[in-house]
Amino acid sequence: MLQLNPQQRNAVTTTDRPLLVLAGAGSGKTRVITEKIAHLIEVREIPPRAIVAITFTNKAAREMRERIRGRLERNRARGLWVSTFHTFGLNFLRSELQASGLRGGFSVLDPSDCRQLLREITHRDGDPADTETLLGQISQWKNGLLAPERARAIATEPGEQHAARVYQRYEQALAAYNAVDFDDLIKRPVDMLSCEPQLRERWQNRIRHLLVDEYQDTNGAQYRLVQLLVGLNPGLTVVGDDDQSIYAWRGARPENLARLREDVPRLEIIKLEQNYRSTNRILAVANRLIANNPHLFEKRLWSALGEGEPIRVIRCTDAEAETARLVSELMRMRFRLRATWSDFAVLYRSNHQSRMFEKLLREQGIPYRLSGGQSFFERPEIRDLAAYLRLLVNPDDNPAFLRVINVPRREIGPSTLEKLGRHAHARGCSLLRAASGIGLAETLGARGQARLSRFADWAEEIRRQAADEAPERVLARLVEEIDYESWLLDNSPSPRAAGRRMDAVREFIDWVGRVSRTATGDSQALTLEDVVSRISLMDVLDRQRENSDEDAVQLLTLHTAKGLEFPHVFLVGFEEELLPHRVSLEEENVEEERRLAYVGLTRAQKTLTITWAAQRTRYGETTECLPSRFLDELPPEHLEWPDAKPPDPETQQLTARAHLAGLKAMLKSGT
DNA sequence: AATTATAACATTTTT
DNA sequence: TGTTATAATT
Repeated sequence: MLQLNPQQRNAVTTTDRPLLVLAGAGSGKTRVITEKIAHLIEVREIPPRAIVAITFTNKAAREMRERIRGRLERNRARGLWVSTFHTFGLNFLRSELQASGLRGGFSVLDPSDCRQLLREITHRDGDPADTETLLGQISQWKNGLLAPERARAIATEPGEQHAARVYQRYEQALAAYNAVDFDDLIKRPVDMLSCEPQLRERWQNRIRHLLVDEYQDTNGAQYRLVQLLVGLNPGLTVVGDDDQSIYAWRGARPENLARLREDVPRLEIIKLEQNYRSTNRILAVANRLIANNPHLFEKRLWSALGEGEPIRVIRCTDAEAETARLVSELMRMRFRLRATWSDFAVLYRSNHQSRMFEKLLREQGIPYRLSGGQSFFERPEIRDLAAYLRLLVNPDDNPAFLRVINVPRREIGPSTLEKLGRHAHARGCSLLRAASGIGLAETLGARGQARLSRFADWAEEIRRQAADEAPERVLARLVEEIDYESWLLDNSPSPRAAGRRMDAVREFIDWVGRVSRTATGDSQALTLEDVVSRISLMDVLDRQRENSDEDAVQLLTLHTAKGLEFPHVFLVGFEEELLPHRVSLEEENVEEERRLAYVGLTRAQKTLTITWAAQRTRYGETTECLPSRFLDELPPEHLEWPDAKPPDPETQQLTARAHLAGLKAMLKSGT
């Protein structure tokens, strides 16, 4: 509390009215939230179970939990809710099961399950509509809290009409499977709270303080959820920064910050403008860039950390030269500044840009860590086993059934499954239940019937045993019984690959054990049901941290870099059509790209290096590239061209031409 | 049923 | 240029 600046302290101690904290990059917003929670518990003596803190990522939630735990005396935080929006929604649904209309053990389908489901729905139609577009459209409707019937009523174009019909069938399928998707974890609680005053009252009484981080990333449904949970309660704290809104394309609505001003009476607004992260030169550059965007709120970051080094801008002839230059700079700077590898981060716009860097870093023996890529829970072997667990908890989960029915081979072919599907549909039950039922023999033939019922009986047996066993044991035995190791050996390109996949399986078993033993909050050991729901939400727990100790250069996309900071940052590929990305240019979304650049610049603590390539091979074709228009928006007095390449007239002319071309494209597509 | 040929495609991605 | 999904073939 002593080390807080006046604005921060003000934010912490304002507890009698709703509060909006506009927290610039690096202004210590996480500290404000954790200090405020500590203040609420210690000084105001609010019981922890009446405080809910919401973040967007599991990682952020984990960090916050740890910081609070370190800040408070032992057990003072017991009962405190710190979770993501989605985990909160999940817990809400599970504790209000009756009102939710779901049955116990309901499944949470991840996006790839949903995609699969949509494919099935549309394929039978013969309508070759783009699954990805449908997925996006449905998600948009859900985030706008529109039920399928309403969507159908509103839809005008034939394409929309079709999408709305698909939406309706998709919802029917989810209901039949006793399943929800990610968006439902927000939408359903909102629907419930809006419709049932008693329920609403109960929750509003229960939650006395709600704190929301990264508020600019909330979508319509999340905004509504916050409102319904808070009601007229003064205990609301939201923290955000409209300049760091980079998820608008996913439905985030940064204007939710401004909207609060109109919707919440007596709202107090506090700005955090002192930056504790970067040098003033870095901030000057970032401030100037973002000044080109319209603003919901004006703010100006400053820092007490001194002037710092000029920002270096390096022109490279092509992508290879850029890679080589980066690696040589890394080695030079590490030596000269006595830095460690982990002091460096390489930031880029899109994932594929990491390739070349990876290759060269590997060759040079420089350790690196790559963000993104395939996550643990997306690996096929983990998804297989997770599907088994889901089916144990929820026998109506047809997607899970279909995933595991022939893993390992059970000789149940597509035609048998087709018949089973029809039978299940006629009886109005799930595939697994239909498989165990009688009366299939006529339509199916005796062999198919026997195989199906053997599987169903086996599943039922495992399910019975799972009731009084630790989740870890259940999974371990399952892996044994289906002889998953042999299956992996048969279905992997090499024994080595099979070994790696089996390692992942063992790690998964360990993970299940760790998760179920970790008593979160005031609960005891977790049940299989708890564990299964955590898998879908990719609640990775302490997996991540093990890696972060190692000394490695970080390769990150600009999106994943948000919220992080590094002493030395390289921002690569600073080019037209790459940083203001081509698609964004076509969609006239330059502002979000500028915010993306802003996020990149403000990750740097001490030094910042921007590189761009004059030539790049794209999809096998070599094209000329121009420096990003954002480069022209940076104050030249803080920039340095180490290769004695100040903005030569030729380049500037080219840039100007590019802008003209962009303008023309905008005019063409817009009006 | 499994393997191979072909064509289409190609941002960002917290949950 | 690489990947990925579908089609075509064995």
